[in-house]
Amino acid sequence: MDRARDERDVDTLMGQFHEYLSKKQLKSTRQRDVIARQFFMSEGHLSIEELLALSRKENPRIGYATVYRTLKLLTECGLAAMRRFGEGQTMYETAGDSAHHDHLICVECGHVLEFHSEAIEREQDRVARSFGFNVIRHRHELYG
Amino acid sequence: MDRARDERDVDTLMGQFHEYLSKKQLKSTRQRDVIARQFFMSEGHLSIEELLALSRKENPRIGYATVYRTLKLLTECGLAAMRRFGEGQTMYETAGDSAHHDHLICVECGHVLEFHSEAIEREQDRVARSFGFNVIRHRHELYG
DNA sequence: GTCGCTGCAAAACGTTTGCATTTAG
DNA sequence: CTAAATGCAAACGTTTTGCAGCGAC
Repeated sequence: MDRARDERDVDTLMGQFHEYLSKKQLKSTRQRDVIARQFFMSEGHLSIEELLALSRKENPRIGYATVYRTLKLLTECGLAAMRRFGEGQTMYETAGDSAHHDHLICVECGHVLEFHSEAIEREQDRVARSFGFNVIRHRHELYG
Repeated sequence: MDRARDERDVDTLMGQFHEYLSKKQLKSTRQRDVIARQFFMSEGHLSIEELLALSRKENPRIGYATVYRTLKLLTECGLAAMRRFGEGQTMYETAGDSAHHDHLICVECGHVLEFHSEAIEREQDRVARSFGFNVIRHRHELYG
């Protein structure tokens, strides 16, 4: 778990991010690139604090605000997804990941396992459609 | 949606709350009763702020802290469940409810619909067991 | 050169806590 | 009477914002 992501995937994601920025006439900056790249490189769940620490290894002058602002951009363009497990801070993960797994959370040790079930996925789409809903994102967490 | 709950149900829930309090050698107070009763009477999702407002209609001197502390008690004894949808404040709902429905959340207007699917429920139990997990609580939210 | 971005520090927000006072048991 | 609960205000941790200077386009 948390193995480094393939270099090619990171480049693809960076490309999507830049595409979004130019579409919205926003700027590509050194800081945004560092933060986004660090974010894409790490799999699993990342807190703002962790992402700031990683980013500061490459550029120590990066501040909290920029990480928050960049993560907000990534969320807007669908490349990041916010997760708030039980307590504590907000965690983020790449949205591509979240399409492919759900979470099993141990209420005793707080450990988070990932799982995936096609059957659940199909059923949830069916239900959503019956409400005239088009699912773009979901969260499914089991505590036990 | 959000129809008032049956008077009998509220009394049952109040009974369970009092049972928990005496088991833990905690005290039943006017404030706790007002807050718990208001909470049980309202179906759907309630924020701390909303619950405080409701409670203050009966006793204007009730403070934030007491609502937080009471809701924590209700959560501990399994009568309330915390929910953190996308943004904003934490919402609470009666735990009995949360066993029986999941949520469909509109990303545009923020409206929350409830749904229920036996098929998903069965499948999620099956998956959890395959990991040696015993599901005591879950959340399943579709955004679209 | 323009307008958006950064970094900082201050503000805002929801939540928790310390403490003197009140109240249930 | 005792220990727990209350209400207030202050403290807390996280997130957002205002603004002067900087940097991408």
